[in-house]
Amino acid sequence: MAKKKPLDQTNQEKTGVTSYDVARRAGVSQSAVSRAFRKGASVAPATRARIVEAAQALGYEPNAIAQGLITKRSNLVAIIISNLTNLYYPEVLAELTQRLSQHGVRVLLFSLAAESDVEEVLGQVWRYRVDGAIVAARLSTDQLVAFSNRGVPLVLYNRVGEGVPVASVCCDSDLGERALVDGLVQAGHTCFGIIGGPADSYVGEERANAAINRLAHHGIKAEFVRGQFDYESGGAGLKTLMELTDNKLDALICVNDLMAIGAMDTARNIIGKRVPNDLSITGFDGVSPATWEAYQLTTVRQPVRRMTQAAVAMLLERIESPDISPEQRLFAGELLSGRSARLL
Amino acid sequence: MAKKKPLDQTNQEKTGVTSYDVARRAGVSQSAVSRAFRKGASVAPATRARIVEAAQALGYEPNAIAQGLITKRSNLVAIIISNLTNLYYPEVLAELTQRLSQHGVRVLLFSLAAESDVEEVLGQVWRYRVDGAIVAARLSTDQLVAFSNRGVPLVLYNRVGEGVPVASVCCDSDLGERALVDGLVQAGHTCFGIIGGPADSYVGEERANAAINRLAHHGIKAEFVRGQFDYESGGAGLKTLMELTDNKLDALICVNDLMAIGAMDTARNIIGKRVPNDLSITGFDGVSPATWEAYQLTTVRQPVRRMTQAAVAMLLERIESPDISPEQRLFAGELLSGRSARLL
DNA sequence: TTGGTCTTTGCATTCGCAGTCATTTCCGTT
DNA sequence: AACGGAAATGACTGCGAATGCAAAGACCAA
Repeated sequence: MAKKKPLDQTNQEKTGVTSYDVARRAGVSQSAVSRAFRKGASVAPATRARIVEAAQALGYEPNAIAQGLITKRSNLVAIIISNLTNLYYPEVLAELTQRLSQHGVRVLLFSLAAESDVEEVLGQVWRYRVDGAIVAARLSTDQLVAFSNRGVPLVLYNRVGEGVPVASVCCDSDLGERALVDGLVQAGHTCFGIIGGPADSYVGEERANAAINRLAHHGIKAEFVRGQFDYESGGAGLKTLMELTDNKLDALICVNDLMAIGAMDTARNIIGKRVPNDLSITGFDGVSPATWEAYQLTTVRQPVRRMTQAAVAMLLERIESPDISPEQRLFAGELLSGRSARLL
Repeated sequence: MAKKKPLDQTNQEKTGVTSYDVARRAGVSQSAVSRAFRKGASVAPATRARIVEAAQALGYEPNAIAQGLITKRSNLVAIIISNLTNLYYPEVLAELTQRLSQHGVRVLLFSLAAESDVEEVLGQVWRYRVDGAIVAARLSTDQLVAFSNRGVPLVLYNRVGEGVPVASVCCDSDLGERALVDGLVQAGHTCFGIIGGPADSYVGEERANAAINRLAHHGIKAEFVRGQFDYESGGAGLKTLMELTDNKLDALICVNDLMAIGAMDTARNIIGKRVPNDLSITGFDGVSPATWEAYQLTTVRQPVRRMTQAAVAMLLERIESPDISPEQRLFAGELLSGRSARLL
């Protein structure tokens, strides 16, 4: 086992410095090196110092791959996000990544082109033996079950397990849409339109349904069209709704901010409606452009910091103790009363 | 070596199905299983079929960690990005991630709070024995050298190696700013202001210098203030510049779109200037809000798809053949003539 | 049937480190 | 000086898959 490195030339400057190299240089055994790098291990201070010095000189960093193999802890967490270009997720991703880093956990990122590409990605997730996963994409029941079978802790972000109990962190759609709808209704709006998301989007459906239900509670039926969550969909949706309502639309509920912004621009610059005088528009998410002077969108802001914080905490808990039972944490969003809608 | 799994209960449904388990079920050796999963390996078709079937039944996925240990290829690439909230990077990140996925490479994401947190992150990069890295953050010469010493292929995104030759992909700042400056000058603007980035930002400095130099070429000296690349900095910068120029400023060059947008909003809604009649404003990047109706920003759009494509290609090349010499690829941006500036 | 070539297959070893166990060292006590 | 217990250290094994090598089959020609 000592003749494995016949040619120990300038090994220090190249890749592949192992604990054996450090051990030899420090005049100790490989075990000692290993211990020197583990927190509460039994090493004499002097020895540790010698080892650390040797390690530094050689540029040694413990091989996380090998560590992972033996300890069965990769310190990797998979983050699966459907559309990163969504303007809302980058913030979430950055928060999650930084929080996880603080706990010594690295992020393996999977970005899906379509929310339905999950399956192929999962194979990779299993292969890398991640310690856990945070998912903001739609998972089928089978996929959910797969996580549990493989013993990979999972936290869903802004969606709940459909048919299976799973740990999740969400912003309350019902509460949010209720606040918006109630405000709009009380302010006297009568002709409502809703721009939803694509049919395969979880949040899209949930928010749209929340709005529809709350309107029904007031005895109001709204026109409904679907968008793709993007800027263009907002304008297009608005135009369609205007036709459907004989131009009478006076309250537009968009299930995300981006579409609301698109609708505002179209209303003002293309259709020639005044916002909010002729038409009230609301969004959902609270992305940064919503607060820009030009928009001042009335929307529901998701408490991103608290949500990511909760997601990370829940995940880490479950990595430590895999048997913690599922829990849903539902956060109320904050109503941002901007100038895009007349609310009461 | 066979008695290592004394209790083989419902092993199929739990984590930790190994190639030995599959081998036993398929009645072959572990080597055979290994080969069945490698592309051009020597296995009889019938054998492979049996193995694949067994693997499927057990839910076996090769352990990428173990593979990485022995093959010395983790199939991991580190992506280091300074501020993900920058509105421009999410698009880049999504593109990079998806392109890399297509090549069977996984992304280890490192998101920096400040561009100076690189050092701690690098330790982790070394530990995970990534096959390569794409970096959009400022690296010191020592850090650059560290990559090369450790034999980790590196591609810089929108910055070049300072003092050391490194592979990089950039959008040409000189060309871009030149187009903007020339257009503004020829349209008769006389009083110029520039809002740059934080002093520790590479692109910020580069674009600002490009603009300053080009203006100097026309014999014009501009006022200069720094911003933080965010929306607020745009408005604040504009106000400062207005004071500095006795309210005479008629051309504002922002080194990114977000600040330009902030400046536009402030100009119109706070200061009461008409854009572009009283004041021309330009940005840089070509983020999506720049094209929104409300802004129609005059800016330089980075060819993100081509740039990410190039970055990935260069990195993969260097992973295959580590000795390829450094190359800089400089892409010209596309001038978007919006309605935020009078150009000629 | 025999020999030769090519393809399949299994054995044994290895990657780098963690952790178990046995051994040694070091101290404080009596 | 001798002993007991704690602390420090080293030898060794195994995590799960890849691979060189040799053995075994398969197949064809003579």
